[in-house]
Amino acid sequence: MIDPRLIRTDSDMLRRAQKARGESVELVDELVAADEDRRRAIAYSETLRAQQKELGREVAKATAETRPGLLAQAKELAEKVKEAEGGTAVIEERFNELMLMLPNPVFEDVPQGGEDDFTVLEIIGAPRNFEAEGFTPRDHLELGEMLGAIDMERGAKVSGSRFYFLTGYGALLEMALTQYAMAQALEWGFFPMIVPSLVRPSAMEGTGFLGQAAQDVYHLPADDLYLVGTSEVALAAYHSDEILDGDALPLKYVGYSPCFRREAGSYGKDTRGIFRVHWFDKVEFFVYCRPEESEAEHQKILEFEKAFISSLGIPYQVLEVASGDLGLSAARKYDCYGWVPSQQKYREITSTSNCTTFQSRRLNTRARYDDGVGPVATLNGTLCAMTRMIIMILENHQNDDGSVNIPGVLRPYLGGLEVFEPIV
RNA sequence: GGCGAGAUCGCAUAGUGGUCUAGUGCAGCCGCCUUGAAAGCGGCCAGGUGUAACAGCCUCCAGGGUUCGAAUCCCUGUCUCGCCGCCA
Repeated sequence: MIDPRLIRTDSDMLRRAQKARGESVELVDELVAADEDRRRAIAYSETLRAQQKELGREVAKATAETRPGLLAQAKELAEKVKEAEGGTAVIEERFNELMLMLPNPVFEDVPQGGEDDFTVLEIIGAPRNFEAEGFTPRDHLELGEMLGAIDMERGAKVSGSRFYFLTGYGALLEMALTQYAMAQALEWGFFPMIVPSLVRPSAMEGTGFLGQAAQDVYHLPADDLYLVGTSEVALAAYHSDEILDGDALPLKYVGYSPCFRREAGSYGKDTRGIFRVHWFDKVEFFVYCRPEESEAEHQKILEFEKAFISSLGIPYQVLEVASGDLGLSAARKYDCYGWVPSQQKYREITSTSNCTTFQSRRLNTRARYDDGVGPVATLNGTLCAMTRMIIMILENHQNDDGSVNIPGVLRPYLGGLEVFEPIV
């Protein structure tokens, strides 16, 4: 949710932001009208309520003679109050519904356009020239099968399409990545958390995942719980309904959890291997900070992501995502796309969003500053999405015989092992 | 899963239909006093909405209900605690 005051004070900015996303401008017009209705209704209800309170005091003090008359009056007024408040409730609900639909206004300097209109900010590392090395690179699934690291067939047998088992080296690699990622984050000053992956509707709503992304979310109707698609949900809701200490900001968390995605509407897309799956594990950054510091914090998260990817020897690009491709909650988003030799393409491995005060308003998280209680900004960013990183490592560090060299930084977490050797 | 008890402005508590505009203690903040500190004394000390600033209004876990009027009575939900059952 954005600051409701903006509806009155800066509706033009909101209209521009809606246009930038390619979303309806009418929503803003509706909101402006709904806000006026709401304010009028509230003022009327308040007046009546004040009258009722006053009359109540008189009833309490009344004598036996004056009491019946006052009671009759009070009864009549109570009717009116009830009616007015009923009306106000309906109007307010309408306003809130509209507010929840309104996305976070995009920063004005975000590149305009849709999915393909991103800006490439940087290209880091160079893809290997396999041709010069004299062999055609295998894709991650073929390598994974040779190494006995990935078992898709049994994943499908047990859980269905887009499920997998990580076996042997695969399981070890994920655990090594997890430990390495956590160790790095700790060194960078983040506070480690293992978070629930089942959450209440309010957590899902507050982080903005029940809007346009709702069809991608698993829901357990018997318990009215949602399976999170990212630990961001739990980390954002962690401080819901709290007033944080402004001096303690920024709060920097790194969370670990499984992530679940229905991937509805992506049938036939990335069906091979573990690139797009219904479940994976992820280490995620989450930062609470002062709104005016959010842009600087966003840059820091991006730098940490880059350092992590670089340390694993993956060639990659840094993109700024265009306005039309931002999620409901993001005002700006940077993605890192790693090189996939078998596809001869860069594919997404990390993503970091500045949600400014969008999530914190919905989740009622604020901070106490020197000049009073005020809003906080939230930011999130991928440190290591396991399946994606496993793909990057297998494909980029493969050898002609199907073996895979283990990046130096991971070796301490694999008992010093330097190469995964094929088992078949 | 069963039974019972509870949820009040940082913490601890009072409050069982109108005087609650929610009291008190502790902690915290400001001032006086003091060489300094403690003690003592005086003041401040929840959030929201709203306003130029006041005022007003809302919030006693949440949502409904009863009533002219609810922190207080009733219903539902959530969470916490205790006991029993089950369990990694």
